[in-house]
Amino acid sequence: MSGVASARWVLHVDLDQFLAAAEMLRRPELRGRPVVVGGDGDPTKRGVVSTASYEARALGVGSGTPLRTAFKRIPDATFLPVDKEHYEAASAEVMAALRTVTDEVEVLGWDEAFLGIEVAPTDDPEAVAREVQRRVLAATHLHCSVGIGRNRLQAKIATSYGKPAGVYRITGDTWFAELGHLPPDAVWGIGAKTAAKLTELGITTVRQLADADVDVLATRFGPATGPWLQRLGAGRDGATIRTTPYVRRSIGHEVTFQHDLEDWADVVAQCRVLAQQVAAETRAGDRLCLRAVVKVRWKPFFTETHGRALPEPSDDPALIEAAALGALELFTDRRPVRLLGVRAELVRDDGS
DNA sequence: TCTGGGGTCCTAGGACCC
DNA sequence: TCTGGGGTCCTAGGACCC
Repeated sequence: MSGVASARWVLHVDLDQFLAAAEMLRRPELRGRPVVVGGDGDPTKRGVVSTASYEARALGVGSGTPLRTAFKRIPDATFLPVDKEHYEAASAEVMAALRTVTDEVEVLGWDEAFLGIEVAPTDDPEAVAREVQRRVLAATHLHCSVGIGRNRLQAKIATSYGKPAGVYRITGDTWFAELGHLPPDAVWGIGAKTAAKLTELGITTVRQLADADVDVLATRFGPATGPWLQRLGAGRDGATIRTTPYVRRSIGHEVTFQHDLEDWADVVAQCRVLAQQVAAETRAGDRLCLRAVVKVRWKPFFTETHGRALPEPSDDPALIEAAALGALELFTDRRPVRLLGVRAELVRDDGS
């Protein structure tokens, strides 16, 4: 507003060991102990770790570790079920605290958010970051780490350097010094599969990705994804912070059975249950379903999906269930079923 | 004793139309 | 008899993230 230009920064806020920390809030005796949150809390069942406390991570258990493996590694850890409502409530308090700093908040799940801030020339973004940490801690007794960047990508990656409870800054000036020598999957948005394909092209570092020929990338990865990968390598993320309220594109439920379903009649019955659940939430959310998509994971971990459009956009449970059962009929295999899922694709604002 | 559940976005290929 | 392109819509699935 004044004649002196302020600088624009992006902060990425990430709660430290969020699910475990949220459990410690109501069970202080767990502090300092290995705590593993995942599944229904029974580490002898199928499932994976959602969040492990730092003490558990030091013993070789992290997000995505099978619960049974975690139990083998740390038999005396405290295993807790995922308590969605509890974390949603804690998350809402965190996000409210962030909104006392700025209205420009983009929420990414329970425990992360981007903040867009303008910083006066006399101040620095680290001061704002520490103020964010102070307000979150005061409001919720939870610690967070804050990454600072000129865009979301830089800020997001900076956070990992600041953990736990720290502040770290990455800009275009330091991007290559920090990341240039690392493999491409060190960058947010690039996973193992893409990294393997990049290796086939002779690209094994972030620096090489930034220097890569965009046309070569477009040929290999597609007209949108190719150029996007190059921008990621260069630390440029054009996406601005999205402050518009989140609108779901789909509502789904899936279940991994403790014992694979051998009888197809059981699969049909489970499909009905999931479809009714999804339909109820579609109606409760005052949305209309366009298509029902059914996912089957067969015995040994091979996944297939089929979908069926509804005769017309609808929230009628009977129509949604019929579409799901119709989609289920498109599966011709009859192997044991490990997982079954039903997802409703919803009509968007623009009608598509 | 392998490998959850909730999502989003993009691409490829076939159908169909002009 | 042989043979176009371009555009759009729909579906399946890949890839990634929290």
